[in-house]
Amino acid sequence: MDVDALVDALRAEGLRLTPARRAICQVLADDPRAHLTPGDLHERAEVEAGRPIDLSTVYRTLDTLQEVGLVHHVHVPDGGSVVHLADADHHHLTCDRCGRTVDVPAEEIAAALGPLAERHGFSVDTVHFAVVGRCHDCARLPPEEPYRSGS
Amino acid sequence: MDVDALVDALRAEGLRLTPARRAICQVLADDPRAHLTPGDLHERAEVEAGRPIDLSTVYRTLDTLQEVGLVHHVHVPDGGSVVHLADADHHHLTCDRCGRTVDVPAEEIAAALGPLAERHGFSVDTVHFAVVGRCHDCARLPPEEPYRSGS
DNA sequence: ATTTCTGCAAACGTTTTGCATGCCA
DNA sequence: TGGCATGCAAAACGTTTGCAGAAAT
Repeated sequence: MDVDALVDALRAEGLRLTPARRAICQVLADDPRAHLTPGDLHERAEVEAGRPIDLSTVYRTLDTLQEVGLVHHVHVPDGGSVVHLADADHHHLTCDRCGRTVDVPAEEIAAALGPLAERHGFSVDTVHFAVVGRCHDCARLPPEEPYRSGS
Repeated sequence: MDVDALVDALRAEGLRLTPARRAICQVLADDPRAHLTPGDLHERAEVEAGRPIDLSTVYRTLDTLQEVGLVHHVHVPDGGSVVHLADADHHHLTCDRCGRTVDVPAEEIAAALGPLAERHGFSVDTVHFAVVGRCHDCARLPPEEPYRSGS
């Protein structure tokens, strides 16, 4: 997925191409496998654009890109979120300590959780919600304070 | 688990028994299977105490109860959290649409996710993080706006 | 020209903090 | 009495909103 594909998709939806949107698309295209927080994306987009972009514009643009289906967001442990291009069919396993995220093939996670959820009358949403745990590095660290966002 | 058990456990740790703590313990004991947000707990504790309790006191008391291991918290889809008594060994499956939460036996969820996580160098934390999905009732509702907390 | 986007600033909800006072043991 | 716990008020964090003006088509 390169910039043009993103930009063309935007235009195909009748949306306008503004400098802010172009910069955001550029950042996403430059690092297509990245999982960025809106804040990260904002920083990089400002560099890309060479001028300030309001954070609310980033959020609104992300809304738009998701409506069009080009981007997905995932809620991560600290209460925040990350976005990534929608092209790769993967889900996420995130360390709640260091934030490390590994991509897991969609089928793998569906196979593990689908039947369990079915049994309880649910269908799991592994697109928007990561499975949370501890990576091996963090697993051997000492226990931490309770109840804070990070646990 | 009744109030006395909670209160005794507090004292056994050398902690002080204050009206606020007593009310909070009472609320938890009154509804031992409840999954309450800190806000819910706060409201109920004020009723129980018959006087105002500061919300920050509720948070600090929850911190304390968790340090002692009497209470667990779980992060839920809307960015908030719920707390419940630590006695039942269960994890959670939560609907991100209506908030409905079903308890899942710990072994069942561990069996489903443990091997997957291992394969990727993780150990899952299903105590503090719910598996998120859609309950069957909500699953047939129309799609909703993207990127908002509730998706 | 018209409709969509943007920046700004303010507000949101949940949670955390500093500080001075108060109360339990 | 001594130290833990509380209330209060303010701040933190990520996110959302209303509004008026700017810009893309």
